Amino acid sequence: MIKNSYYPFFTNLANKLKMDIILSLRKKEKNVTELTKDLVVEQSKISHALSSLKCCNIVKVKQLGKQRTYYLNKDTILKILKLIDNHAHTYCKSECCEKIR
Amino acid sequence: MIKNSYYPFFTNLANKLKMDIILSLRKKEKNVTELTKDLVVEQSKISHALSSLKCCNIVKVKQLGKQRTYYLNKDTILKILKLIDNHAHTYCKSECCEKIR
DNA sequence: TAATCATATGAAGTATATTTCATATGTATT
DNA sequence: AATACATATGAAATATACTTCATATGATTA
Repeated sequence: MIKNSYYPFFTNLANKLKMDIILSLRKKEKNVTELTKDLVVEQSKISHALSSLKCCNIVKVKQLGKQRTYYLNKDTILKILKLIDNHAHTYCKSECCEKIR
Repeated sequence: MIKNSYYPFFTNLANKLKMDIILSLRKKEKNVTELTKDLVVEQSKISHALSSLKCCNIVKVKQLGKQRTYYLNKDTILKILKLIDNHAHTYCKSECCEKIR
């Protein structure tokens, strides 16, 4: 069902920066400036990343004056991360996963 | 906490062929030849894809003579796919997700 | 044990996604 | 209304992942 909806969703998660953003927003919602400082990453990178995360409704925004505060759509993501944590804990002992192709 | 284990895992899922393999194995375990016929894809592509899926323990293998039968490690994957299905059903109405970057 | 079948693998070529940089847009402040 | 601040966006450059093709390996059969 909706097979192709998997692809863009996972493409979003298969990215170090986007995952860092997700993990950062998991603690607390943040605006773009705060994210750039928190992750020490250039602003446009953050904006580009947020843009695709927002596409898939992984994050949402609210505008407050000139700032835009991004926050996690926790519904889906937190459950997925927990599943992966369990998986990794059980199955990913080796360094094999480092060199995916 | 194992942050980087997310990355290779999702990289595996962010791929049409690998997802097709997963969905095919969801129905029934198969050897490489069966997968190539089922998905109409060249053998080495299937083997490469299986290799990285196996890395992350998304699939497992058992050898039977000269055949190798691959099967899903259903533990994690099926739950994740179900979460994504729910997510997609609720949040992915638009064609926005098609043009990720 | 030579031949065949099933699968794996390396490396170059190609496709796709990310980064970078310059600039645009939109909101607030003076 | 001009300036400054916050964020977004386009496009070229770069990095990364995938595909292809030729060949290797390992198991079975004649």
